Amino acid sequence: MATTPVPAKIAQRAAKLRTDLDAHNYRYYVEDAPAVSDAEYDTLFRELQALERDYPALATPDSPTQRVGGQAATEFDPVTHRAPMLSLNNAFTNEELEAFDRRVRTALALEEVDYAVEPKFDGLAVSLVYKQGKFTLGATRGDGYTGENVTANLRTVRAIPMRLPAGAPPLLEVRGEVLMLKRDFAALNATQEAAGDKLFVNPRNAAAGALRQLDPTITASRRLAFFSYGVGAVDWGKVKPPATQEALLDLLSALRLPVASQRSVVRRLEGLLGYYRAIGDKRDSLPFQIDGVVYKVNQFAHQERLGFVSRAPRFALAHKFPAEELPTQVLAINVQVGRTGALTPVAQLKPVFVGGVTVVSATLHNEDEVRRKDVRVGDTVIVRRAGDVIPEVVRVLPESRQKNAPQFVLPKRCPECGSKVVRLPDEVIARCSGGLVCPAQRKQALLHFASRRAMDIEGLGDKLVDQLVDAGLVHTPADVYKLDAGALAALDRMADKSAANVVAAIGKSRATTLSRFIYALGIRHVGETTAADLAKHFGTLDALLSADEQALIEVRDVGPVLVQSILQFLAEPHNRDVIAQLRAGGVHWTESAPRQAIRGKFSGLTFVITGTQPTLSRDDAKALIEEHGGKVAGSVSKKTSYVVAGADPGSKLDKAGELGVPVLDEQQLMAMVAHGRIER
DNA sequence: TTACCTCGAGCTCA
DNA sequence: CTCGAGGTAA
Repeated sequence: MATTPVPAKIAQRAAKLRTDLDAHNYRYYVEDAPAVSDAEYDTLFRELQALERDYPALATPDSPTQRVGGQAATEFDPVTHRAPMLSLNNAFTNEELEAFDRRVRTALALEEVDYAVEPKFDGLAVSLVYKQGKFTLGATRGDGYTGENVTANLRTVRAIPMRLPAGAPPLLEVRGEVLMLKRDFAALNATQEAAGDKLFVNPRNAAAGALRQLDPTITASRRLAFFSYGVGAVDWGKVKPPATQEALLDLLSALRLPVASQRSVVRRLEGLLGYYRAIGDKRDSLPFQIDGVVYKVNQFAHQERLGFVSRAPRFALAHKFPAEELPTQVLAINVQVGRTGALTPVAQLKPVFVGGVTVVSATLHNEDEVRRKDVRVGDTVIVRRAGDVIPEVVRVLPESRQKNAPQFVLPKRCPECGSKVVRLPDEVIARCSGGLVCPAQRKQALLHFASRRAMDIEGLGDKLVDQLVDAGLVHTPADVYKLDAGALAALDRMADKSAANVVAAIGKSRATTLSRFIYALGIRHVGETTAADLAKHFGTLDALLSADEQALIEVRDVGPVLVQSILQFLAEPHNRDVIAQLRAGGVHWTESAPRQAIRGKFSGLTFVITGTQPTLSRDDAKALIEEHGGKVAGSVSKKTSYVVAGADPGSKLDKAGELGVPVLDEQQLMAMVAHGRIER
């Protein structure tokens, strides 16, 4: 198809409009100083749209008009991050901050360290991939390794450039935060209210909601902002890699990527504290919500030397503002019964809006905790939503205490089934002794059985489980496989179609794996990992069912507590009966040969590693020992066969001396691997 | 723990 | 239109 030639004047005008629109976006989102009103912006935008409509050749993909393209997706594809998106360690107190600075200085052997500092945005972490300067992929953080592809939605974020200026690195993965400016949030809620739609609770949730839209046009209308704070995988190409965090941010900024203008570089602990205070004072006047500040050791060379601890860098710290605390009233203290029968007191609270959400309940953990805080019904308490998201009762306001409000006592009988409540000596948790007689425990056990990581019965959620148990249709997991569509269809909100779906899901779940099955049984202390270990070790269910203490302890990572728990479960005839019924009900899996018991040189031996070995790292040494059938324990006891000591050994070496446990160095350990046991 | 979005399906009323 | 279930995020 022939395209209409574009007159030079028109092309110039389009180019001008494009630069202007981009500049306005930049002023609005990055410099927080809009130069034109929304209406003026719209006029320019529509003019450009009109030009592009008349001359389609002008409509290049990086034009601001092309941000909303394509149609609604049906789901988000998974994206594996080129470099994992790690989380940061948190600090709430000055002491924790001091400890951070001290650790950094010690590790670097420096008197004072420069830190790049910036606000900690309260939004959603995303990764943007630019290839040859073009925005090609945007993803959510997900679990840090795999996120969701939200490219179409991120294209609508005007603060995110579609194209970087010339001279950008050939591959640049930008890390940053998507958020909603306070003023855009207020405007959004105003329109929502005018339209009679639901209001959003806070900017963060509004941003999260916008990003999860399948239809990018909705995302576009929600006006998201973006700030970058780092990079992931990068191919610098001809660009000279920056040597500091500060230089990196300068570079990003030069590439027209938004960077917080409040960033700075400070020196020593005093500098960190000063910045924390300064930002804290400015907090309310900032255009976006923040929940603290972030400190990063400025020099990349230093960062590399500091390295990582498990999933977080040792060179960075998020210093959070104190959690918001508000008073509210305790309406009641309920007692919940968990899957294992654990009784948990839960405070029902008069709803309070704290830390961005409405809190109506907070766990009080256990009886001792309630006593320690002395929470009573009717009290006014201080509630806080801590950094870990879970609401907590901080303390009681003593003056609020009603006269003769009784102290909380855990009921002697289970509130669900009336069975006796027992609390073993040395344990904080009280439990209902009713076992599976207790409907609450039955429901929880069933829910666990059906859950995604266990038997994965789709559609069997808590409401349905409630109904099934209350109606007496299901007593044990085995009964699930005796259900038919007819029985189900008699329940609320369960017409023919739903019933058929649930029956189909139940049928599908019959084909499973041994490891899922073991996990689904809900044996105490047997989680997913242990279930997998057991399945692998024994290979068949019968082998597990007939295992004795001796056989169980040989399983990797299975200790005495686990052994007792498993034996207790298996000793219960009822449990064996349910297992038999499940198999009779058609639950099946492929069994495998039991794992060859490792008949290595070290089988039956327990090692404890202490200090730094000359060549092997702790993990290497552990792997080496396990490879040969040995076990590695954390502390020395009289059951320890050998202690492997390196440089700077800890107290474990002294303990070995006391107990007369033989001590090896790395060389002797290697010799044992090569030649067998050392004769002593 | 709370909030958000999406989907399928049931419920309700015209 | 409303509900339950499932998923994600902090």
